[in-house]
Amino acid sequence: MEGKIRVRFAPSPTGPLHIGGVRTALYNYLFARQHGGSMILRIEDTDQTRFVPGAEEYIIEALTWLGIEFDEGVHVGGKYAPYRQSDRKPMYREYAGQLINGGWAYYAFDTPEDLEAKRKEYEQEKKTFQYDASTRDAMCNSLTLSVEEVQQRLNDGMPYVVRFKFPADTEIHVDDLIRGEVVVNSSLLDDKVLFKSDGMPTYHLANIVDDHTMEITHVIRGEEWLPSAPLHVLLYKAFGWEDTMPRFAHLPLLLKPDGNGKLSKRDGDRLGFPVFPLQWTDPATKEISSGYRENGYFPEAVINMLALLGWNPGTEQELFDMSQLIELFSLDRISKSGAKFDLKKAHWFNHEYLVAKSDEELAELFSKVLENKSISSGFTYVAKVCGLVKERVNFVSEIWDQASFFFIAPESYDEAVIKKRWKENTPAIMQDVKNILNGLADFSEEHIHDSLQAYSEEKGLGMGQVMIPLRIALVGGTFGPDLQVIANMLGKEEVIRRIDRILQTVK
RNA sequence: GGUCCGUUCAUCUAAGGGUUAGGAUUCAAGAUUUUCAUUCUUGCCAUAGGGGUUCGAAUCCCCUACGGACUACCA
Repeated sequence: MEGKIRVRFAPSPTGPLHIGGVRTALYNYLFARQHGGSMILRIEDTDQTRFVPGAEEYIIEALTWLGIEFDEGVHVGGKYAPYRQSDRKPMYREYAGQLINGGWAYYAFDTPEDLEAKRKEYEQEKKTFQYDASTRDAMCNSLTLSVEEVQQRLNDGMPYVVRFKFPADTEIHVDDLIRGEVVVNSSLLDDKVLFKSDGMPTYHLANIVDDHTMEITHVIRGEEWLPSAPLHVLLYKAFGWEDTMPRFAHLPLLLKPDGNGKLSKRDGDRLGFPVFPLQWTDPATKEISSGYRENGYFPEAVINMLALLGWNPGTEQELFDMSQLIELFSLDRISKSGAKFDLKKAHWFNHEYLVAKSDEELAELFSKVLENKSISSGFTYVAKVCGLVKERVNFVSEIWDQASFFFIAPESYDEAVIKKRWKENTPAIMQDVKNILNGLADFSEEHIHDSLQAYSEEKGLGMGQVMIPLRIALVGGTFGPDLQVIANMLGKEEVIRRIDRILQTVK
């Protein structure tokens, strides 16, 4: 590929970064890294009314957590600074003027009320009003007003916007790396506002100007931008920047798991999975939205899952770390259709990453769970417990559900199991078991097993009649790892205590 | 309503004219586990519909249906 690849991730700080946005960032990152290019974070905050405090910090923190790094951006600087559009404000007016001078744009003085009235008027006739070549002559703008009138209004400081003057009836070709060539007729497009009356550019102007001045080579963004891509292409032409126009790649959308439609903020907590990387508290309403991180997902699992939602390497491999993704990623293997989020598969991914961690790593994480429960235990012991139960959980927090009996005696016994397994002769058997275990000098797994086996053979009992009640006594139910291992780890004293307890509790 | 994009198992997807349409997740069954889980094996399940083109179509073309995005002085 010619020249150095430069891509950007350009979110708006209007709230927490949505998981679809994270995927867009990831694909940009993978593409940049693979080509030895640069990854840029640009903040598109041209809409002052939608600015949400903390959103920018949130975006940075979330991407950092996931291991998506930037070479340039608001938080790391760079030679194309500033990277926040509000900080670039002065330059846009000049570019808008350039378009007006070139006959590609014009001043429009219509007030929001004027436009609203126009829309209503059209609606009554079952038509849709569109500010374009067919209607602009009937509106209040620098194409209908005399040069003097326009100058007068500008001198008087009357509010105005700058609109793009879409040429009538020409075909605009957008060459998309994922979708191929998309052709749209210009008469279908409206004269988009490029520069707002508050002195700020709209997305369209700022985006093109910034991508050009920052020498962006590839624009990888969501499919929701496809309809406005023709405008962007024409804007490059209007500025005379066709030669350096970036290549476009419009990503398929992430859909709701149930029904249809774009994944939205509300879906997450409704369906029991996060739509945000990190937990977010809305500064205005104090409403809390859950995040992957807080829900116990590993960042590498989230990355892996997201990478495969809309892309695959064409092989049957499904587990990838970031460096493998960088190596294998390619835009032409991105699918065209939207992907639904699959909660079960997300769990599976996390499970795979959890199992792959060492017992010590898990112990490190699980220790925090224990701390919250005010339980202290030796690190080696905790690590051993983690190793024993990790195959059966998806999240670190679930280790507790599977292993609490390693730390505290069962507070109650599974009623259904008791009913089914606690027979009339069980108390007598348990009494014997207690005596046998109590008499063991060597409380190793082998000795525990051998002595109990010898006992059951001598009494002509099935092992189940001995082991299951013992398990209930130690664990509280019929689940958990190998019983000899549990008994050995608990130690003789604790085992005896738990047998006594169940003998007293269950009759 | 209009424009654009899309459509392979329930879900993520593979198969770039020739395969019994493959894998993964889920679900189900069996084996193993004296418990539960794991693990292993097996099974269920798909080319939206209709027309073409072709010896041959999931793949190319057209129509229909369905879904989505966009249609703001929001991004």
